[in-house]
Amino acid sequence: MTQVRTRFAPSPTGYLHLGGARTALFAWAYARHCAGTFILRIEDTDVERSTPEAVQAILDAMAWLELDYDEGPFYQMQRMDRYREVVVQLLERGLAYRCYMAPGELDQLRAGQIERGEKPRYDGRWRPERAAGLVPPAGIRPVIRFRNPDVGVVAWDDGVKGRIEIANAELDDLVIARPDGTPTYNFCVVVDDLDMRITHVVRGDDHVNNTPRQINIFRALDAEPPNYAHVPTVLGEDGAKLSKRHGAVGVMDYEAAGYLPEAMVNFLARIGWAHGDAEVFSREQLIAWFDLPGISPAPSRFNASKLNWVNQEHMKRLSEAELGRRLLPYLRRAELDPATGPDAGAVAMLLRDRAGTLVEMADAAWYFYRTPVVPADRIAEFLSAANRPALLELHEEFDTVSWTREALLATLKTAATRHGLKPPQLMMPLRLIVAGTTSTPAIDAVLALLGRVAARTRLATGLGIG
RNA sequence: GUCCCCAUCGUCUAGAGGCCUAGGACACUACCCUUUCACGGUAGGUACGCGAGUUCGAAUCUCGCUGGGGACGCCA
Repeated sequence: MTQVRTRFAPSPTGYLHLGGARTALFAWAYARHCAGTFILRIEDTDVERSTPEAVQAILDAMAWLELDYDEGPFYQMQRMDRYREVVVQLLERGLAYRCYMAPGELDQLRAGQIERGEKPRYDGRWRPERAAGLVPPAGIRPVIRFRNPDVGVVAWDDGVKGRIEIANAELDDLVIARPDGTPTYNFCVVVDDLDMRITHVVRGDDHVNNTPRQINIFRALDAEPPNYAHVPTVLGEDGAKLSKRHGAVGVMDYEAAGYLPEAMVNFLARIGWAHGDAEVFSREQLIAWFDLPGISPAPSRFNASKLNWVNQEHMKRLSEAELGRRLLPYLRRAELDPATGPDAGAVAMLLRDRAGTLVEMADAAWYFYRTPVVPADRIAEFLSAANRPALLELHEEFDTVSWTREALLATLKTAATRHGLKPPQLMMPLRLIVAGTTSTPAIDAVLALLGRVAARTRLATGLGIG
């Protein structure tokens, strides 16, 4: 059995979006599952639109998701000599030819075809066997076209979609080199996949229509094409093609929004792929289970609430120390200084049941790191002649009580009973005064974590006895 | 328009002829738990697009229809 070699070949024209990330993930997971090689190749031949920033954005996103590659990144712009060499080979063997048709002429041809209900395509007028009488017009630098076979069908067994057949009659002679000599996509891909000995091309299914052309070029080069697996599109929540209109579509937007990379990987893998009923799984489990036949051939939608749930499940599976470590940068981004309050791990453990993301968690943690300022009238809503004395007593007792969650709860309950109150009648005002909000974890746990000094100070301020 | 692909709950999916009066998960609803908010637990509703075949038997196979998506660049 030959070594599996897969690649991810993005073009650096923007950030890495969710669909691209999932394609990368599948190619990566397949290579890892097969103990093969995963290669990163940057397809930057579109000089107009490619930017170094976009390259960096792709690298960053892959690093965040921990999609590590074994070879590369290779840059197509650095392989120009090699492409030219292959173009010359094809030219010499009569498998490619110069076409002097002007762009405007081509547009006209296409317009006419569309009008007649035909598929717009080049008519092959500069093919060697037909161009005998044609004189290359002056001032036009030719493009080079691949001479596509004109009979028969191109067929392959797609790893995701099964057998696909396309008639050569549907294909035209594609441009493989521009007038300035720079090669085009479909040609570079073939030369690269060949040189890099790619065994499995896992890519988006928008490339299905390119596949027969590429297979024909492989054959022209006397090479066996690789296996192809075309993964379906990721759609937005509304079923429409994913676009900026859908909000966060860049992978790193999700880092900023406080999602765990392992949750993102888990979630992305579950869009269009399943392993029985497995919903929450680790990177290692994904590698162990991943296989091409598990990929659904149909396009599927992004689901934000499911992502939140998956993320929370992964947060629950992290140890206290690790979850705290992950929370740290988000506390800082929320302009909270971790040094001014309790250990981030302890805070995270307390808050993780009510936070879907690390950003939400950091937001919910603010009262541990900052002193809330609660308007007096807001406090007054929870204060009464019955519970105010109890709270004053509590302020005294907090000075001496053993500062543990258990002891604090006992103290609260005793105080409530002593004043003929139900525990919540005491806990709610306390919660508001100490945390500045009425939504917190169990108040005894909050107090225990907050510490004696801060708790007493806040209580005194809230009761106006500061 | 032409070609290619696809089609199970609202969504992601399990399902490879009988195990399916279709399973899981998210979301939703109700109840329980409860120290607010959550978590958790229990229960519930909701799906095989339509029509013909093949077969003793079809969500599963075939064909047609309908509906979706993609591609038709000197972009990738």
